[in-house]
Amino acid sequence: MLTTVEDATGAFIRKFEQMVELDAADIRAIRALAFTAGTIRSGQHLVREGDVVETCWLLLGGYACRQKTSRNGNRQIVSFHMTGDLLDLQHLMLPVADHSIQAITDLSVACVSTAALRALARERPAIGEGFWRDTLIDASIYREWVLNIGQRDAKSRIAHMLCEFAVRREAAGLGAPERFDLPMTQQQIADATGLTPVHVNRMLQTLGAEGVIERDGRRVAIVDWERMRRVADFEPAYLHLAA
Amino acid sequence: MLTTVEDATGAFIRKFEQMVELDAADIRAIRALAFTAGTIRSGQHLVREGDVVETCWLLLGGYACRQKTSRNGNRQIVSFHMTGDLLDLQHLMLPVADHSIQAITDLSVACVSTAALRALARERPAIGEGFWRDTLIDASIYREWVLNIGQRDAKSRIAHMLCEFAVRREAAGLGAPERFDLPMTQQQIADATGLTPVHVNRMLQTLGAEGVIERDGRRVAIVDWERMRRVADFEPAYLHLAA
DNA sequence: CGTAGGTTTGACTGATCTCAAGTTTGGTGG
DNA sequence: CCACCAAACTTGAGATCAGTCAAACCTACG
Repeated sequence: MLTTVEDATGAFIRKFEQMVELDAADIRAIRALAFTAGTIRSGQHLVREGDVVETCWLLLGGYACRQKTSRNGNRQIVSFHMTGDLLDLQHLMLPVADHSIQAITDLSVACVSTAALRALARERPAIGEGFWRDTLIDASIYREWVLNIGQRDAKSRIAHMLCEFAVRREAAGLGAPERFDLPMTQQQIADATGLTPVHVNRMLQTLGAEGVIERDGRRVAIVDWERMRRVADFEPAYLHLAA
Repeated sequence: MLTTVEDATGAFIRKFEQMVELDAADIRAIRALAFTAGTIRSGQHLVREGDVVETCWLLLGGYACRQKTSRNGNRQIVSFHMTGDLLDLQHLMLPVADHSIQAITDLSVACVSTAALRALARERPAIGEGFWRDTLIDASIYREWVLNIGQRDAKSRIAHMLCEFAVRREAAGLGAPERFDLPMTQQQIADATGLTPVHVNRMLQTLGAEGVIERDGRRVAIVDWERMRRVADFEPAYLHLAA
């Protein structure tokens, strides 16, 4: 896993070069950022609902999720995050967190003050636009999740979540989408799809029995991508991956 | 209903003054925008999924919704919009629409090119930050909807939607939150909450029978706001209304 | 090995959906 | 002003997908 400040700077630059045109001055400004590298244990919270957030986490390795809790204690995971994701850009403009961020595996992270990023966004408009664009893609993904949870049945919902995970994983440079290790438990899949873990388990078995996926522990192989896409009703346009 | 370009400019300035500090130059730049005023009939689409969007709609009167459609034709409404809302800010950075926008009542609107707003955001950083902040609040609302649809039962879901509508309506200066006319049909409430219209109808009756709301046609009165808030599990922090 | 967390299974329950038939409402043209 | 029509709302009965509860089985790790 990456753990140094140089790694953080490099990851940051790579991410935003895919999204907007950076000139030499932009890159110099990013290199000047004061990152602090560190690690976080699985299960720990990076942000808690209600916190006033003054630092921004860059994920260098591992998986995290955003979640909200209803009064009666039910947890809803609203997104998963992976290597390269900037977790707190919205807190540059909305300092009070309306959700928590939790590590679902051990994490390698870098940390930088929101004030520094806010200043960077003002001074280097290309970077500011990159930040905005990044949060707009998050919003597009939330819209798709609303559709997924609101309209699709349990099997499609889970299949859709797996497709999204596979495609984003690939886009983040973490390997081919046909075969991968799931970092999340079935309980977490349930919390992300609005189902119970028992039902997630049964639906995963169904997807296996139908020959769409193969499973071995947490390892998942999408055997028939075209059929998987149909079962999931998955159209990746909402991820806005093509710049 | 407001219908002139001056109205549009005024509405725009009022909205962003609540959100960020605008100086005289900012306000001059907004006044220089080339708005076109117009009206839209209920049911018409302002944007369709897949469109390349080059104009931005400002809602001066009436109600609209954002929606996405699953392969089998099910519609999910992902947000409602009302007077003062800027409907297409995300298209400044993501030109291809990943969702549709439809009028749910007759609308009075103003229209301005996304290129002009993009230039404005670059030249006047305070306005750019206002745009960003606005879209971040949208994203926060989507997160709450994911929680609402994923974790709450039918009665709470509908109650939550009504609370949000009431509070946003008040914040938009459209009147007190205790009594209002719903612009949407029960079918549209169903599409927004991931329920069937039949079940929405029954739950509205239940809320009425329990004495939490009173209904007369589309007119709704929240009789007991405290109890309503509890039933809905409604915590307005996610609306980020306090600047 | 022992233990805790994660996964799997079975039997039963229930919230929400489906289908189908009224009933009411609001707008329109005569 | 009334009659008509379409859309919206309401009601009932029966079906089903997903939830609940409880137990057993893995498996990774100390």
